[in-house]
Amino acid sequence: MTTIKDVAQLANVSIATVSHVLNGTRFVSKEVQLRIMNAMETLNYQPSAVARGLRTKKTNTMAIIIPDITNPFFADFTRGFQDVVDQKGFLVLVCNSDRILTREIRFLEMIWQQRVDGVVLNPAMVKVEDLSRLVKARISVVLIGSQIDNPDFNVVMIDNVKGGFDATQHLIDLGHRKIGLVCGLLNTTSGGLRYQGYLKALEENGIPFQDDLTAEGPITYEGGYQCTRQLLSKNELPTAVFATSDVMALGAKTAIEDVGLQIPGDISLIGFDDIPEVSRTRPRLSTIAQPKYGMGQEAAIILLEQIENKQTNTRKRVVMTHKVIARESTAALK
Amino acid sequence: MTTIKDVAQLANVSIATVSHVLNGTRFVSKEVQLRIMNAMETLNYQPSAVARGLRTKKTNTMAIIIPDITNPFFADFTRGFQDVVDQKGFLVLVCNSDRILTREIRFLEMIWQQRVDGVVLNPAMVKVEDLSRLVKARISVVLIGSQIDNPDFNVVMIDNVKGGFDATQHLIDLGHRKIGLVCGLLNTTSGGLRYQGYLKALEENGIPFQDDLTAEGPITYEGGYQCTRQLLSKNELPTAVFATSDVMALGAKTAIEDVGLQIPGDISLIGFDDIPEVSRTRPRLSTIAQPKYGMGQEAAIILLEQIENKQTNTRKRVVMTHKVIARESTAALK
DNA sequence: TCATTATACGTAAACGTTTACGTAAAGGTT
DNA sequence: AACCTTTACGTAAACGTTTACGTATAATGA
Repeated sequence: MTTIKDVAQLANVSIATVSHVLNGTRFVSKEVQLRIMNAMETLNYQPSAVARGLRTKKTNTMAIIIPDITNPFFADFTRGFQDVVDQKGFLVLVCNSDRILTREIRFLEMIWQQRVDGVVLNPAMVKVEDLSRLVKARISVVLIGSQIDNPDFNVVMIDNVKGGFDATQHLIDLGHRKIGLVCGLLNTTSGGLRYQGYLKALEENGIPFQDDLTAEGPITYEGGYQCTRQLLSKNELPTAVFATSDVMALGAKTAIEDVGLQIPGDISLIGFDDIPEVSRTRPRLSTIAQPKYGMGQEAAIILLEQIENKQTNTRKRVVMTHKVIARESTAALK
Repeated sequence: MTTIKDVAQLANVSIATVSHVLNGTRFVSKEVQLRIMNAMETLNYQPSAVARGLRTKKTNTMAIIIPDITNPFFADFTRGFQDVVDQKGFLVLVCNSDRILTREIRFLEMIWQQRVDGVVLNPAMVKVEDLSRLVKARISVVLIGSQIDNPDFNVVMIDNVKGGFDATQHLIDLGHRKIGLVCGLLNTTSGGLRYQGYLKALEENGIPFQDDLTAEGPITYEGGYQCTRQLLSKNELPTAVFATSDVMALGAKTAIEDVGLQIPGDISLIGFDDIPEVSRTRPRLSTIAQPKYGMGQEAAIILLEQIENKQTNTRKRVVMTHKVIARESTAALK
């Protein structure tokens, strides 16, 4: 691989001069500039970002650690993030944790070693202690959609409790009182917060909580399907179901239809996230919309600002607004 | 940030010794090992991958350049790729080109500068010349789903012509003869190859080609919708539609339904890719299944092997098998 | 004409690792 | 006792940049 030294030699100048035309960091005569450009061309030269990174302590690289890029929510989020950091010339490492603690920690260490300039993390299992080592190392971190609402970290999130509340209230407004809940694992995900909102809505409306109306499972299509089948196997059926994520809601939809029930005729269904797919199903699913792409953008903006100002001490907390989107899958109780 | 020097100093040894315990590359007495481990612990030390990369000329990093991570096909592919390189300790940079030439080239240069160990690329606009510079720089490249079937590059792909042929033949077998085509831009995508398959099937079955039965557009939901509306605005309607990608097929589905026609009653519809969503729609869409995840794995395997053996000279070409999946959206012509 | 200042570029150290060599001390061999 | 091996670690160069200084030449002013 050809280096700056080769270029300097061929152009008959010092490597300093080459470096300076490379970065436009001091005046170089047109003549010499041309010689250098030509040399770079004929030698097929590309500067080494790793050598540069060693010297400048900037890698122009970000990392994003999410459960699964295959989940449309995180794909959208990631895209939003990338689109804005890309404009500033950053590349991004994406890591799939599958919500497994050892993986989260392993990736955290690997990207630390990579000396990335910033990290966005959707923390599932990882605890604050594991993260504080990172910020001590002066790496900027922003947490997303997190239940770790800690003032020591930048956070971009929505009000998940309010979101769960709104979804439930929407069903209640339609007359439902027997409302099933299909939920991600309570302790690890934002599902737990949405569950709190669910409880709050029930309470405020004087509806007693029924344990057998809730089911907990992995946040996947399959998970949603299994949880819903479980709900529907009880002797007392819900008239509406709130799934705390759209991928689970899609599973719920199939489960409901598989047992021969109609949506929304027999059972209303509302999800969470507003991934593209749920607006294309028949019936189209009601849901709580999160500004996925926008949240990615916000995370990027926070990191870029911290990096440019080298201020790793201040903390930002942006909570974005969700929206209940009533489509065809929720209807008034007959 | 603490360095190997700090650790060496605190442990009262040379940096060489620290390096050796770090990498397990020569014997160090238990006693000294312990001192060093403790020092690393108390100093919160993590080795710098960038310094290491400069010295060893290996970054333990791969890059993948795809049109859009938001497209489920590429998300799945990426996941397959990441899952296998992850086992070997590689991180991966993902870049969204949006099939824009300048972006493809820009990313190619950026990752080159990053000295990634390997690249997988879904080339949309980029030409062979742009790539040969990369391989000259001894970076391993594998192309995926490419119409650049060039012996100078590693390729993992399916037989897109055959795929297009099979999809069309499936419709013909059902009695259709007026078959519409909804296609990505012909010159830039694998859609072009599938289009060839379409033509071949028509020809072999003695069906004349009709120009006004084909429409070309961006490979998105919207693109599929617009193309299909265009087809349906002609005075002679097709009895079946082949969309060369599932995301376009989803748009086609909505378009057909929007003009009040039934699938498959009035029009049969078949897509390409078998993304998860099309098996959940009503009716479920017929499609040509690609082993997305598996293709990602294959790409990774090729790169890893080339990297381990430092042989950037040999080329591999693996063509994976597709499968026609007949679901509810295709039916016999009445 | 000589000192001063501008102009345009060069020298060399530093960034944090790895690794080819080198070496001091201890143990073995004759 | 002298020499050779082995053991366990240290020295220093190199990787490819950036950047604080240094410097030769030309231009300017008196």
